[in-house]
This record gives sequence, structure tokens and C-alpha cells, in this order.
Amino acid sequence: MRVVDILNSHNLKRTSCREGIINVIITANQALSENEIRERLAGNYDRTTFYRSFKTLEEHRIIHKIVVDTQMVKYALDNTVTHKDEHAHFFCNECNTVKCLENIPVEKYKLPDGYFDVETEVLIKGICANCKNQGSN
Amino acid sequence: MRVVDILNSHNLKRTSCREGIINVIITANQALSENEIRERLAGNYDRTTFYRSFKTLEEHRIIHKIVVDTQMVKYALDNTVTHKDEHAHFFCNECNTVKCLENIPVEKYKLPDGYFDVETEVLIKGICANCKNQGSN
DNA sequence: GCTTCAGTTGCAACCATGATGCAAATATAA
DNA sequence: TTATATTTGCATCATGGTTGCAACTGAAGC
Repeated sequence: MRVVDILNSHNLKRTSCREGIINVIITANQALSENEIRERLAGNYDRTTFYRSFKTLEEHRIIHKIVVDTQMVKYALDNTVTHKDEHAHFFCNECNTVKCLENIPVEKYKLPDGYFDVETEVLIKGICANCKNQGSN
Repeated sequence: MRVVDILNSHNLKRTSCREGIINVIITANQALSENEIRERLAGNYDRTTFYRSFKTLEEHRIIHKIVVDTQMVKYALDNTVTHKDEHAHFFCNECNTVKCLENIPVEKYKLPDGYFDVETEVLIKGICANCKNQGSN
């Protein structure tokens, strides 16, 4: 599916910022932060434009946000695009990258009486395969 | 265990800010934000002092931080104090409260080859029992 | 109780993320 | 090409996190 079609199917205008963001995220093999996306983007956009583009794309479930910490937010292509269920995320303490563990569905936790869950976020922090290998060299 | 003993056992000086924070968190039945703690506290402390107190108490595993979003951070008494294992957290979309689900241990997710986990954060968002009851009245 | 000093506090200043109002610019449909 | 609903850029603000530094203070020793 082309980026144009993704935007069209959500009745979103195709602006260079939106197209750029989606392109960068689709190409990347990992979740990216606002700055990481900006670096990989041709155009130079205002922070607010970026912020609002992310928000719009998120609301339309084209991308999803992973909050690692209050000072580290990353974005990845959403489930509805890759057709995967709710999945866990992995954050590497060494290289600070975030990966969607698309084959690791989040467990359905049994809540106390009267509690109802809407969504569950699972963030696993540790060392990724890449950094583990470098560490043992 | 008294607050004084908690600080002493970690070789931390007993300052009114630290004692106050721990007291407020122990008393509360839920995780609290910086502002919620400040409101319940007698003294008037600088933001930086608060921030550094939280950091110190967190590093010594007396309290732990729950990041709901980039703009919402809450603190709760840590496992080492209540002697509970790694647990899930519940965030109510209605009343914005965070509760430690101390009887809900986090699942040990099986990671891809080469990946090693250090800690897993599980944040379940939904409606708490309290808000659910009010909604059905 | 007084002295000493490592540790803590308050202040100023800075960065990142999130958010809104408003005028100018633009995508798209007519 | 024009009209209009959206989007963009700019200014501005809020919150959380962070550091440097001088002033202050808890706790130990005298």
C-alpha cells in the first residue's frame, strides 16, 4: 500500500510532512523519535507541525506512540497498517532503540473485580541482540 | 517500619522533604504525582528539591515511578518496602488515578534470540471499580 | 553545646515534550 | 481558476527533567 493511499483511505490531505513521516517510519527498522525522524526527512518543518502531524497520524491509527520515559517518545507504524495485534515493545538500555515485538502479544491480565481494561502497554527494558554481541566481543 | 528507619537503613540523611514524601506516599491508597504530594505536604519545597528527592528515593528503591504519559508521572512505595514482586499498574481513564496491582505479577515475556530483559513495565489503562459504579448509577 | 564537612537545598538556567491561538499558506474539490 | 476547509509557522505557555553553584543543614566528633 502506497503512502498516498494510506492518507486517502483516512480522508487526510497528503501534505509533504505527513508523507515524509510515514515514509521514514515505514523504511526504519525500529521506532523513531521526533528528532530521528526529522534528521531522516528532506523538508524542514516547525516543531508544532511535526507534533500535530504525529497526533493526526496517531488518531487515525496509522502510527502509534511508545513512551519510554517523559523525555523519550518514539513512533512506529501501527497495528492497523501491519495488521498485527496489540504487541509488546522492547527498549534497549544500551543503544536506546525501541523495537515493536510484533510476535509477542500482550497477556490479558486478570484485573480485580469491577476493573475494566481498555488497553495494555508492555514495555520490556533490557539489552538487544545487537548490543549483546558487541558486549561479548 | 518507621520512616526514619527506612532512611537510616539506606544511609540517607533524614530531611523534612524526604520524610514528608515517604509519609504522604505511605498514607495514600494510590500512586501520587509531584503536585498531589506537594498539596499533601506541610513544607514548601523547590521543584528541584522535590525532583532530587524523588530521584534519590527511587535510586534506593524506596519508591518507584510510574510514567503514564510524558505529562503524567506518579510515585508509589516500592516493592522492597512492601515486599512484593514486579507488578502491573492500572491507570483509570476517568479519575486519572494510578494503582499498583500488587497481586498481578507481570508475565515473563519470551524475547527473540539474543535479547535480554532487565525489567518489564506493564501499564493497564481502563476504568476502575470506583468510576465504573458511578457510571452505572 | 559547638565545630566541621559531606550532603542537601534553593535559585537560575536550560532542554524535551505537549498544547493552543492566530494569520498566512495550501490541498483539493467545484 | 476559484473557493474553502485544512494545514502550517510563529509566538507563547505548561510540565517534567537536568545541571551548576552558592548557601544551608544533618549528623558525627570534640
